[in-house]
Amino acid sequence: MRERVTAPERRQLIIQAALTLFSQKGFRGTTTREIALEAGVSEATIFKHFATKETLYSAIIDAEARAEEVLAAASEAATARDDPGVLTAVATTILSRVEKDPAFMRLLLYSALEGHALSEMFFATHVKRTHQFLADYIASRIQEGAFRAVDPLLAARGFIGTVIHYLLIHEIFGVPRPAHASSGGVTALYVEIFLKGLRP
Amino acid sequence: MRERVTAPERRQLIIQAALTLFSQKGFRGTTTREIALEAGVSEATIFKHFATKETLYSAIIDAEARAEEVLAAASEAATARDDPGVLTAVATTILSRVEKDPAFMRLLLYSALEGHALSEMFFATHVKRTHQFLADYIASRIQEGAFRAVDPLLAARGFIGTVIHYLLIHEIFGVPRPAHASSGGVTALYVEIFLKGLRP
DNA sequence: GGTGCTAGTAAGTGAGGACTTACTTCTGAA
DNA sequence: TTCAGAAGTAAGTCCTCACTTACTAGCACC
Repeated sequence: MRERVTAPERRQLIIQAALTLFSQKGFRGTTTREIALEAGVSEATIFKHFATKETLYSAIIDAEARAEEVLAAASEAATARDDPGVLTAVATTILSRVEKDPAFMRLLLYSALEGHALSEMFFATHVKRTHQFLADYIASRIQEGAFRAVDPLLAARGFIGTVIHYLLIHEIFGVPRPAHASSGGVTALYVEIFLKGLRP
Repeated sequence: MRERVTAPERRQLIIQAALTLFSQKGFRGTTTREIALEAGVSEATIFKHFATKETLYSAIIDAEARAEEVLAAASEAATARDDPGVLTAVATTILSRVEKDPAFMRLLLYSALEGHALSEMFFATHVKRTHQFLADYIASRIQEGAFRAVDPLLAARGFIGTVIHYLLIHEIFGVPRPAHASSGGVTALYVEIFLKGLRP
């Protein structure tokens, strides 16, 4: 018999264990037995807390989606019309979120590939919001004559793409990061390219 | 009893069926029974041709990796010092390959997530080669004074990232493509941004 | 110190998975 | 024409998985 712990605490421990495993091996690739082992409980306990494996998965994505995205820095830079500031803030937000919790990106990709409805939800609430934020900013800067006329959403996704691709290569494909290139340096390069590339 | 077909032909039919299914549901998510059904043979036949499910998977990745990448157009543009031509050719190569066979990108991602050794092989032979090709070109253009001094590999990956991200959003996350934006237009925008962004 | 409830588990169960076995049918070369 | 071997399968085997059942132990309140 395990140490007795309150239900919400145990729930959290199970979620944490499942998050780790799902991100490493996907939903289908992870067994409830492994989750139990990782969480330090019996399999039956998992099913005491979550009706099905699916429910557990939903709880995880739900928790991740609930985490408020901090676009505050970017918004601030946006009102100040600080172009490098906006791009840098967007890039840094994405980079730091994934680097702080690398499991997260894997989970999102897995869930998209496995066709989980909840990944769509996450995509809609977080990813699209970020794209739209940046696209709106670019659109207004075009109107103000600061940027040349391009498709704002396409441009926004292009910029974000440079950052995502960087993460994809290193977090998913496991290419070692070059010693000299810090995250900050990477951001700076892409920000510069896009700012010059968008000048009228 | 099925129609009798030569072994290599049957092998090919099984590989094709498996490719489709693995790309949709991943390696672990696909059952040999489903593959048999899709290929129109019995399960036992699959195991006549491939010792294990794993072997079948390897055969697929091997076949994909063996497909020669056509960087010819890009090479030609490179010798002519045609900067837009090089970037456009690289982007078009990637775009058309994935659009011709969307299963392929899914398979590659799945295999990276599931940690298959063979995806690393594919990455090394194809992805890295493309990155290196573009990085080398950028490096020589920097030396010639046509581009400003940036990290060539990082810049190359940034450009490729815009294209990959575009594909990721539409092929994996299933965002519908906007009616007005053709692949050609997308390429043109990113090529322009990067060329302006890399000018000294 | 009993009582009711919650946290927890050991030991299943039935379904479905990869892979086998023991067989049948076809085909091409001698 | 025969027959060795290749192509193919129906019907398993055994294992693992998600999920259950029937139970025990701890805690709070009286």
